Amino acid sequence: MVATRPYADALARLRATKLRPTRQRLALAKLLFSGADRHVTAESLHKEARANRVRVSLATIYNTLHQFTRAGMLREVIVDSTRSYFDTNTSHHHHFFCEQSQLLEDIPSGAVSVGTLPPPPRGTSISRIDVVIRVHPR
Amino acid sequence: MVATRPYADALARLRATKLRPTRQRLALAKLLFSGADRHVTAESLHKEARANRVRVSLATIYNTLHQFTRAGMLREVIVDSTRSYFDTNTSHHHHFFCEQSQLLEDIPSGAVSVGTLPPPPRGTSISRIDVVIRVHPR
DNA sequence: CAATAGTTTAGAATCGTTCAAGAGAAAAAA
DNA sequence: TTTTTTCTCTTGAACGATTCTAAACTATTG
Ligand SMILES: [Mn+2]
Ligand SMILES: [Mn+2]
Ligand SMILES: [Zn+2]
Ligand SMILES: [Zn+2]
Repeated sequence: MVATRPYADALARLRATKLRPTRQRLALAKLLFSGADRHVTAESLHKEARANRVRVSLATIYNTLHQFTRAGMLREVIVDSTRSYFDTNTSHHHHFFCEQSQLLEDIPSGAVSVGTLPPPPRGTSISRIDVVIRVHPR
Repeated sequence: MVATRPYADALARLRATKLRPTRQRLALAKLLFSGADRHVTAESLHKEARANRVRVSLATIYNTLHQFTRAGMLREVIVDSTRSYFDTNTSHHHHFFCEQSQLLEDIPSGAVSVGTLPPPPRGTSISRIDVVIRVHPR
């Protein structure tokens, strides 16, 4: 049985922000948060919306992805210098990234331990540590 | 005293590849490898070339960065989903990346230890592990 | 309901990067 | 050296992902 809770949570958070629960946002939230955690690009989500007869412009897809990210419902993952990926799993974790399939796979935070860190550059503090393990078909 | 060896090494490697030592490639190699290790973007290198009265088209900058990368003289660093960075330090190491200044800073490989790794996705093997520590001005 | 503020949309614009084709330069052959 | 071949460089167009614009639309408020 697939989690339906995350979607309810997402709706609650939608309400908690100043974002109006519009037809488009609700439909996209449903697609994004009704099942297991996932990684999407603007284009992949747009395709999926169309496949589910949800009519949304690409501009709205971008707007929504950024708004959900600001609201803490999504997190951006940087693994490709030409495309942005968004992750429904906002907890601290890392990724496998297959350069060939362009697919991301989660690595639970506990499965990677980053040891002794050098101090960050003068005047800065750490906002986040990303570990990306690039893989290729054997 | 700034290292002049890396430049000589780069020239040697240029020769070792099938890349002809053209005026443009020599000039760019000199800019890239005459001093300490550094991180450049196509645009930043283009600006630097112009500032040094090296006339090179942007297309050649891109071609050269990719050719040097294929030749193992540079390595691409992925920290930004809109721009490509190239690193003259091709040894295994990690990075601090300041989202504000868009500047990279090296972290010696030894300064970070990545612990227990989960097995890569079925049918794939690890090609590289990247640790990016994002920082922001305090 | 009317007024207001926020949202969506199509299409144009932008930006980094790549492509295409012809002119130019280096290497190999003669 | 000259000729021929191969590779390289350049300009400008093309591209793909993303953002912007301004007008139409919708949710919220009073
Ligand atoms: Mn973005
Ligand atoms: Mn590239
Ligand atoms: Zn993830
Ligand atoms: Zn580096």
